[in-house]
Amino acid sequence: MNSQAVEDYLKAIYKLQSSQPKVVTSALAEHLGVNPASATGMIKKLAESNLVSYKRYQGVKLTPPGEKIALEVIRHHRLVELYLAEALSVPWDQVHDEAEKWEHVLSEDLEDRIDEILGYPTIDPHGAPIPSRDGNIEQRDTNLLSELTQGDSAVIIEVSDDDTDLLRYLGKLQLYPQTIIQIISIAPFDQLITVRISPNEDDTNNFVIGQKVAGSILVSKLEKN
Amino acid sequence: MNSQAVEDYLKAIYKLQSSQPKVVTSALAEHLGVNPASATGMIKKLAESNLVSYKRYQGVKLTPPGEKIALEVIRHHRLVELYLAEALSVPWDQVHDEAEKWEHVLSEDLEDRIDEILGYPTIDPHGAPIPSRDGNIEQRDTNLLSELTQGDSAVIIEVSDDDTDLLRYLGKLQLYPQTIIQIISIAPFDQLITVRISPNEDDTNNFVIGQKVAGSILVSKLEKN
DNA sequence: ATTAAAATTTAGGCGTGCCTAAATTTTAAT
DNA sequence: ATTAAAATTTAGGCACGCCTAAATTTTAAT
Repeated sequence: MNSQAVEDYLKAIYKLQSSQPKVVTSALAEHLGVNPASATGMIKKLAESNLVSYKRYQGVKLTPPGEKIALEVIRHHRLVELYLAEALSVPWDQVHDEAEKWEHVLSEDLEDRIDEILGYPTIDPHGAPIPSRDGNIEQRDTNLLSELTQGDSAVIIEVSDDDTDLLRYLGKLQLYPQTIIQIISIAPFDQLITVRISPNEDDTNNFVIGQKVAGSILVSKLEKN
Repeated sequence: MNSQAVEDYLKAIYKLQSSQPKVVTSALAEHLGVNPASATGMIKKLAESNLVSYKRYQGVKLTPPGEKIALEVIRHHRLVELYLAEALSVPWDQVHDEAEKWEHVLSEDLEDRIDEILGYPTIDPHGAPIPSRDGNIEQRDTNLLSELTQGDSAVIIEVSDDDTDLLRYLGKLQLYPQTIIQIISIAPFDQLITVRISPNEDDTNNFVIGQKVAGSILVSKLEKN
């Protein structure tokens, strides 16, 4: 059976794969908060079960069955996140940590029930797409907010979900998914980005964010007009 | 930290204590579906942590700290059962098994939230009392339905929650908590009990239950009038 | 009181998933 | 091409919670 550890590893590999070409042991270990040697051990086990392909020293990659399980876990996680936020009013900076525990105990029956109650949602509270039951996940054309240039307008698509402090900060700035922003200016050297939430003509509501924050926000550029 | 196994053992000991003076190893092992030798091992561990008192070959008893944890787990379990039934429409014969998993991942915050949403309930879907947050549990004066005699009227207080088939059967017979019943007759030898749901004058709706079923139903006798 | 049966505990082992320390392989700098 | 540093794997161990088989203690029957 898929233990919680196996599910956590597969989910982590999936996430790392989507932002890096190669998933190396150390990155995986760091993401999971375990020792690299422990990750090696689990990787071998996953490879034996044919959930990942693996060559010593060469990093790891999900096989189709491994990816299927990863997507199921991610579906559970994101549905639970949304349910916690909507039905139980859990603040958006806390849903991730709660969901991390609940995702492993959600039966298929209950998943269906929650899916139905939520009206078959497609994105979670942080804007991340919820995989369908058969393992499809929407691919989107996005940029990091940090990649935009002066004058660009964009809509926020997704913010990273696993840093409570960051999420509280974004909440204070009103930087939620679907929010439309405009890049007023980018300062040299430190690349500090002055942002305005649109529609808004008022200079006094501009604010400045750094590269750390801007790099945690996925946006979709809007045509200039 | 309290592992899931520790919580399950404490809960089981609590339940067995409430119906038996002494909790012996074999009963505990059977209740948990583990080998008696495994139970002995865990009992020793619990005794070391001062959660149970224990003398070799003499059975086990919860200490006050052990009972406190047991009641917390039971509170989680019963709140989750009720939440699943009310908010997610899980059939009453299935809530127990689901709650068995969820009870171990419920944070205090979420527990409070659920408690509030449910309106600070005091009984779960099977009629079992929900312990208060500080560990108080209502004591009630009940009999087994199997202890009643011909002509008695009684209200159903609680039914056992862990047998899916039994619960489905009780549901079909409409034998829910709060239901008022009357003992029409008790047949000799097999002690088959003919029951009528009150108020009801119609003989054709009487039905017969056996000792197994009658012994799984707690009732409170009503004054004759 | 003896003794056979039943209950319980001890002894030894297994799988999971983590750790540290040491060995190996890859990498990147010169 | 050599070599030092970094990444990775191997080796050995630990805690948890389960198991079976054997030994011990309690029980209940005679």
